[in-house]
Amino acid sequence: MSDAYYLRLTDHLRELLSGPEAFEEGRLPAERTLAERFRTTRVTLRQALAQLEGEGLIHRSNRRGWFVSPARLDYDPTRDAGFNDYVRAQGRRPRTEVLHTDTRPHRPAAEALGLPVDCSFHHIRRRRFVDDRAVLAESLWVVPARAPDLLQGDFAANSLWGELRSRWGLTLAHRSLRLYSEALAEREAAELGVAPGTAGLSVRRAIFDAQRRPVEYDEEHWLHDALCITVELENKA
Amino acid sequence: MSDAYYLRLTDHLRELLSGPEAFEEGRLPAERTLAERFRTTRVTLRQALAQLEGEGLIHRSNRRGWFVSPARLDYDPTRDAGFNDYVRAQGRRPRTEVLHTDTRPHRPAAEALGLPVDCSFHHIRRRRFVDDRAVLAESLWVVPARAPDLLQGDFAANSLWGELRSRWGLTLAHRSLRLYSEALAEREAAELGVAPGTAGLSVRRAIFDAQRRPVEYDEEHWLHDALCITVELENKA
DNA sequence: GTCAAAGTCTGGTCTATACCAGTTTGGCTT
DNA sequence: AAGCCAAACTGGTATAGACCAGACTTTGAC
Repeated sequence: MSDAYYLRLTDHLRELLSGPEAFEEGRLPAERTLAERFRTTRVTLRQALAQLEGEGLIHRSNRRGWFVSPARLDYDPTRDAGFNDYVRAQGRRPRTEVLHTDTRPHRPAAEALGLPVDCSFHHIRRRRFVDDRAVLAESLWVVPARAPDLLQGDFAANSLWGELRSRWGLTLAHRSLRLYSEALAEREAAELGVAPGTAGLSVRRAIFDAQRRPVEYDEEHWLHDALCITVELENKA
Repeated sequence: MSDAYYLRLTDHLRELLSGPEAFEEGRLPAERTLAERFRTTRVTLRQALAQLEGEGLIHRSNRRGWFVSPARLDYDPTRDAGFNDYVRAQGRRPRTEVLHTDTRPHRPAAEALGLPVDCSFHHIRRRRFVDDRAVLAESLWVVPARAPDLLQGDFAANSLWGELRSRWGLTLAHRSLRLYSEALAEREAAELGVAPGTAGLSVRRAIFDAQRRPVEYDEEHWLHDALCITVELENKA
């Protein structure tokens, strides 16, 4: 326990959250109610809430309220398991919405895959849910030569990587990952129903096949408290 | 550009930061000065600063001021390269301080390595700097049977993994990583000279040798804006 | 019964001000 | 010249209040 009032408030709320009752329905009372109950101002109370948000214990839905965060999803970005599979494997309910598809050049994808900046990609933009909470906004750019009529498929139900393997016989051999914390931009924030600037985690992947030909580039934007990256490795130098 | 004033302020400051002049010496003017210059209050100004902090563009040193953040350090936690090596390879200046060593049981280490909870480890606590900014607080727990007189070495200058290999002939074969965003606890915050609750990234590693015997468990706490995780992978299922 | 409008709830943004607590500085003492 | 101490400076915490904007609920007209 610390000296600053908002830190003691944070500790207090943390206890309530971990207690048996927690808050009904996983929803916290309104800020004004909590501020009054703890005899402080909304400003100070919000400092405590922001603290807990940073710890990943609670989150907010834009102008709707504060909610208790569920356990983080374990996610291994080095594996090809489909989102639906590993979410279900953890006893959670996955859902995917395709927001947009087109075929256009995209500079970051081209650069990451070592292609000329003006070459086109099949682009899929989608939003993914765990237990009805939107936790991930992502874009995929696939090299058309590798998967010509990709955009006719059903990207929501099927694993994209499963499709690439079964329909075009692609083996995903080499991949390059970049991963860092970010503040969600307006677009991603809107898609995930959170305030712009909310803390997020960005995962970018460039994938090549067994002949080292570029296959795909993708960019994921996760809510920071929604996941725990796990990786299992054998025998690497 | 957005509607809220603090967001326009954020955009404005972001431009200044990316501009040719930036701020002299990488230090921002005092909050009171900036608030006056932009004709607003410290509260609103701090909202804008917090936004930029979340983006990793600026950071603060506890009660000293705001500073322009340097480029993120590329870091591959799946490789055994020593901190000193890869920091220097990126043209930066590494430094390490050993804060504490002892030999004690540690439950999380025992659990991660699959050992009885009461078994002891050689424990090293240290703090690491990039260009004189403390960016990482870490603890290592090494199984004594693997490296009996470990604590006599010089952990600051040498790579721990190099030591394990050269002095005890260990091959680090299997490793298990967990990685997630966190709010820095009081201890880590104090060691890194930031306010408690500052956004961080936690990396935990359990490492086993070729015979699958447990070797080491470690826990790293990074400032969130100090690093970019990069991983290169070949041929994984 | 449907649906749209009005009202009420929520968090989001903002002003103005005050005092606290470490850090740094600079001048004074020795 | 070295060391110490006080003042000045920094961000950190807190109060009290106001209004805005989107989400939700209720009501009432059709």
